[in-house]
Amino acid sequence: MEQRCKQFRKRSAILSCLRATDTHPSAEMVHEMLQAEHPDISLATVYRNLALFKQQGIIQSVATVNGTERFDANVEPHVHFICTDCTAVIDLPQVQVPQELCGTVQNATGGVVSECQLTFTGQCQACCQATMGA
Amino acid sequence: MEQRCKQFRKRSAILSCLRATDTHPSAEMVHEMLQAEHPDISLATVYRNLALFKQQGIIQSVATVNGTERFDANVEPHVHFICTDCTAVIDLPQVQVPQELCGTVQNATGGVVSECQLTFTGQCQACCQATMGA
DNA sequence: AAATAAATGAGAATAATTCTCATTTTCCTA
DNA sequence: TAGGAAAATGAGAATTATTCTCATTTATTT
Repeated sequence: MEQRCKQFRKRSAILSCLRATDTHPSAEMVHEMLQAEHPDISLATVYRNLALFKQQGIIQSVATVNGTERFDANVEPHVHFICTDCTAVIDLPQVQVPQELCGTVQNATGGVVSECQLTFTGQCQACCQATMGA
Repeated sequence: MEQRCKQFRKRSAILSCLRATDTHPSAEMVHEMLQAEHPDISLATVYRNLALFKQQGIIQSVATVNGTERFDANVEPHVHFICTDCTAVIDLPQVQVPQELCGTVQNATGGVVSECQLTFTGQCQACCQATMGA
């Protein structure tokens, strides 16, 4: 079936791509993942749209790993684990975000809390084993 | 009293500087803070030594705010609040880091957890008021 | 269909960080 | 205590992630 628009919305392709993965990719990773289906999307467009989505609150930035920002289309509060070896960012549904502390923090600071992030850092299983072997 | 070394250890000056503040400065902020006492310390040396301290585990990087890494000489687990307006990074001694979850995470991932960070993001009191006024 | 607005590509520009290398300083040893 | 090796530093070049510019393309409105 023909597409209505010659240039099918690249914007939605970027969002779909991020929604289809749980790897918390960087802008460049998203760009790479899109190469197969949309080889004509420029890196600047990826950056632009990720910034837009973030501002709209439909995606979030979960961490900066080795100087590179990582994104997540899951904006529900959830916990992450970051492997310092392979830079993998992994969801931890087994652990709850202590959202109830947001109120405490607002009282303590007198400010407004918009987000609460709980992040564990270390070595993932694969990297642990790789290190062992070495 | 004369200093034993012509070039008093710049390394320790950098560490002292970071230990003397609770503002979680960036490398550039540390460099600026040192200008008065050590105007001859180069920015490269600040970066170099912060990286070294971090690797040694005597300081930690607490966040990347607007693309800039922020450091903390307090390596005891503690909670932070980041103001997205003024980029201030503030300690929250009122809230505990759920360290006990590290075990849960290790079990869940099969990896090794070396760190647990709990970070709240929002608008600090000062910036709230400033926004109101506007 | 014309006019206007929005989105994009390509590459230049920017900013934080790292690297290189010559020089200086410290440490070690004879 | 001098001399040499090792470590640390300064200055600025290089690198890397990200943002910006602007001409062009695509979408929307009338």
